[in-house]
Amino acid sequence: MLGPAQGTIAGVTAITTHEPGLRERTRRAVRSELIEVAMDLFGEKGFDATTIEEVAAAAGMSRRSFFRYFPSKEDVVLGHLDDLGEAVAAALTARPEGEDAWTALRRAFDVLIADTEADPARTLALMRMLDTSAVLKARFLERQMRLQEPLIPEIAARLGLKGSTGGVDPRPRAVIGAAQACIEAALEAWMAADGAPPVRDLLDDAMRAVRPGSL
Amino acid sequence: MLGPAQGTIAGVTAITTHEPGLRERTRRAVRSELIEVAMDLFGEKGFDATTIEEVAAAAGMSRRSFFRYFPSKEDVVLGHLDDLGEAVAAALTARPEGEDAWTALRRAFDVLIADTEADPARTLALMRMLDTSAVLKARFLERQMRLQEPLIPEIAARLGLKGSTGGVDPRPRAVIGAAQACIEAALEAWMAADGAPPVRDLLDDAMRAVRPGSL
DNA sequence: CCGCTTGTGTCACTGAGTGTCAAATAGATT
DNA sequence: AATCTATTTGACACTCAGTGACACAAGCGG
Repeated sequence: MLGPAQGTIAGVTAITTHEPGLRERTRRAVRSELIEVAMDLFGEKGFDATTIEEVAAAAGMSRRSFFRYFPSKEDVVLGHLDDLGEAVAAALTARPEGEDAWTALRRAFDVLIADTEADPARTLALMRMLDTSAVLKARFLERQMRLQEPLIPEIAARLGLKGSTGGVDPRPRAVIGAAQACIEAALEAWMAADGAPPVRDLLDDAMRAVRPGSL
Repeated sequence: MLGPAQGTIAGVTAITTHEPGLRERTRRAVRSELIEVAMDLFGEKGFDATTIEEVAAAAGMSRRSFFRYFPSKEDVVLGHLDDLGEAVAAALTARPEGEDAWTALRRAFDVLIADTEADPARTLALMRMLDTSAVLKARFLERQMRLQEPLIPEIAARLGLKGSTGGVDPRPRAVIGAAQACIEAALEAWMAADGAPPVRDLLDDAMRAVRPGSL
């Protein structure tokens, strides 16, 4: 695992760059395949009613192997969230220095909107799926919650709070959570309207409602 | 079950009033006992590491009977939330007509603060427990989310939105979710400070940070 | 061709949650 | 007090998620 390299050339690139390497590439391919197959089944039978056994079989592998690619059933659906979270965090730090927290968050969320608009059907399917399974929704919310943590220092700075106020200042988390609630509300409304109105507008409405006079 | 009555006098009162009735009272007693025993064990061994078998045994009943009192392990810990949710909803509707949504929510949350202050140790224990178990936290968040729904019409009215805008208007949900994020942030900070500062102040800080100039 | 790393299937196990059924039990009736 | 009846309970069996162990097959470097 931590040996100098696993292949003469591939090994070097794997260490020095972000080049996936063959190993990682096949792994990703299997994961994608698994996600595709699983989402189809979940759509047909419902998330709760579909067993991992069925998903694995449909993907041509054993139940045990499924768990070598995903730690849980929920992760097949929610795996995407972590990437999105990182993207938002990156977008946030990339915002101009003096911009206020609320505006910066709104702009950072543009990457979420872009992701949604890149494949509206997929996001719509995911949202609807969340409404059919309480456990799935629960894990979804918990994951979203965890994504708040890394944003705290950035937001604390934009709120004008000096140094590390640690976890004892509720304000950064409150602001981030509030913004996240706006996303959630916007997507919920978007889903209720079958994806008709632009998410962008719904999010603007939501964030302006929470903080009148902003944006 | 739906027969005219189960006791001459008790039956009448059971139908006409909210009097618990003996049956319901013993049921509640067993539930309380179960909660107490379970919380102790969860505190000692951790939520995830404690099996229902152990909880049931400690309460002197079979595993199967446990599930006749609680639908899941998480419900032992989170059952309290539904009552709290109803109390908040009631407090919200009891607020004066013209009061704006944000202020009304803040005031409605006073019942949560009262509940916390009634037994700080219990709330503190619960909060810490949430941080030790991802599944528990997940279910906690999901339940909290569900409590938003009944508040929507009330908040929609206070936002000055006409009639039933159905689920297509993100604003009521956004405002409620934002307020809830403030509660969450306040409690998190309160826990981080070992329950030292008054929750009331932390919540005020949080809600003012989200909506400057309010309250 | 050999050896090593890695991926896979099989088996076995724990633990949550559910259905079924027979025994116990508590309450009401006579 | 004896009995009838609705409810509660324990016991058993089952499904499904998730994990550990192990033997086997495959890919790749030497």
